[in-house]
Amino acid sequence: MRLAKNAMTISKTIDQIAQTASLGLSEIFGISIPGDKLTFSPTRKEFAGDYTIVVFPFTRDAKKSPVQVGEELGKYLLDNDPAVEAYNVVKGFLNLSFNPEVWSGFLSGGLKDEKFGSSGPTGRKIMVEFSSPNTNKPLHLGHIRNILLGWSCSRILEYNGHEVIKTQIVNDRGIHICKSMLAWKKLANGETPETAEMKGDHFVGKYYVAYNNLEKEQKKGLPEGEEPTVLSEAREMLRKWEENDTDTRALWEKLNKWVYRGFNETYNSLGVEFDKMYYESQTYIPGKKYIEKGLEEGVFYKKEDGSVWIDLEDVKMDQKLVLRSDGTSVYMTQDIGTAQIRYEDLGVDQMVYVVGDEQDYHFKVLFEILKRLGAPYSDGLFHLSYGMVDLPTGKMKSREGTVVDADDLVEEVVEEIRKNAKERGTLVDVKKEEQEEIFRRLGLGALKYFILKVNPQKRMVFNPAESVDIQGNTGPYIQNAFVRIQSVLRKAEINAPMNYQTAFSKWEPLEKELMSILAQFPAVVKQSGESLDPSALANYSYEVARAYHKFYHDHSILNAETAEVKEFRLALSQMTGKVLETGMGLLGIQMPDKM
RNA sequence: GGUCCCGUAGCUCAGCUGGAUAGAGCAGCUGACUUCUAAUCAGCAGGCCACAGGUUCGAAUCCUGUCGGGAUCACCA
Repeated sequence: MRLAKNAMTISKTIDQIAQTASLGLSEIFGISIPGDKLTFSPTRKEFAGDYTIVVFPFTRDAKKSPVQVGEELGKYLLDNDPAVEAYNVVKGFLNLSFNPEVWSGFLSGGLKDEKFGSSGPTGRKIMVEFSSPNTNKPLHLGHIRNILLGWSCSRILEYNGHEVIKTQIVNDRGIHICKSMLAWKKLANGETPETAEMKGDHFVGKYYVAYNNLEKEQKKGLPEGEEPTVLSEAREMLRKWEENDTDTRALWEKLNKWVYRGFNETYNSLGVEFDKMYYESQTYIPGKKYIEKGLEEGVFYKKEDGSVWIDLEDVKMDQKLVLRSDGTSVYMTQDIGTAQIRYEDLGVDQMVYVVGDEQDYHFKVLFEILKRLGAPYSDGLFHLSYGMVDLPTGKMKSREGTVVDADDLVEEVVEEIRKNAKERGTLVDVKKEEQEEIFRRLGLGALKYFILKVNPQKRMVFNPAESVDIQGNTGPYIQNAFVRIQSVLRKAEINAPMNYQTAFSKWEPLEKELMSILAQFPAVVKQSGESLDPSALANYSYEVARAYHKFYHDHSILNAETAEVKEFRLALSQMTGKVLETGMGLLGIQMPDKM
């Protein structure tokens, strides 16, 4: 059910006032400024008003002082726009107070709107690629940031009305997996993940480590620059693989299958899934086809040794190799091919690649190449680049064993929460199963929020101790606001969306502040979709929770002064719960009803 | 060396399409539970927004330069 006719969202109210203001500016001062060029910002707490227009920009053309301009425009709005109830001018700031009906309308309309803050279908189809691991070792903390960003962006784009296809490109071929295969063949004696009682990806990772130990061992006795025999064997295996050798292929499939089973467990525990998988083993060859095509069109050129290049120096990039002299693919070849295949498969308008910022240059080049190849989707290519995750002790280094394993991490955060709840003695009257689900939601909530609240672009420090904090700016703090709301609603025996109609308007400052923050939700959803930035939504959710906790602390809901106030507070609480659950849901974080 | 990203409280981060006195959390100190869940709230303390110029009514935010940190510039992925 959509909004009732008379109910408007706050952003529509603002648009309307902007139109009126634009008219006023032209009538009073004869200046023409389109409504969407006016800046409206929520009025700062220390001043009276709901939204503020900055009038400095018009003072020159209006040939009047900022205060005069503010006064005259304010008067005009008061007279001509029913949404404006009062105004005041401080220096060059025109603070507008909305008609209380605007706010009541927001509350009743928002409660009725099943998908508050969402946008209708845009008809755009967007692919989001994330995770994209190698198949030789388990996922780690770095992948978690990637996965959470990809998942969250997908949800946000969907909520903004786009059709989203979540995908990844699995690096399932190459020397790395051959190394695991070789070590398994030499050392395993037929051991499997089942007999070893290990997750498949960890199991294969174990043999990758074993291979590296073997290689290190052999290197010791060798002169500088000479290749250890295991490395030659691994290369030989890769050659056989490329020749489609039956045994090699069978072994490869067996190990990869184990790995995928392991990955899927990790994805499940994180609560993510994909719509479509791509594998490099299937896309690395077709890539060459597009190189041929580009060569014919003169986008690429061939050197004497047969290697194929592109010259991007005119756009301040380098000469880039796109096909080796022996005719085999490089990374770039594959990515060109994969993009084309995906376009043909999915018909997407836009492709978002969630990949670490060490590949910024690679994607700059890739996008330029696709543009020159005339790809119809080339305007919709976006590299969602994110910074590395460091530990308080510095970088994660596999050689030093400081890499944080994804599965261990998830288990640890849940365990921390479990321990904490035991100490507190909460949830004692809740069934074991339900308890576990709550711990899982809280643990993952803490972890996910900790990572997603940081702007993707920035490198971040992952402090394991802080990631399971439950106080302050954390996931559980936000979840706690939701839990409090559910508890109140349960006691009030409200278990369906309220039909809030009362034209009550004597709001306490904290109530007004909360409402004002809630009203910003649609704009925040839109903005974080446009900038592909879940951190904006994360920080906003915290603002909502904080405002609610304050309100909850100072004002009694069930024992409110009058029935009217009580109903308003219940409606306000329900609306808050809705925004919190939706917003956190877009981050991939689930809310518990109790904690 | 070229190019790109980052630099805000002791620590971790917001704020960056220019707007009012730069905000949170953690850590430290102080106070509030016969409760609608204290996993909460209130208070104290903590800042030359790396530095220097510029643009303008106005700069943490935009531009230039310097310094510091990181990434990248493979016939690796």
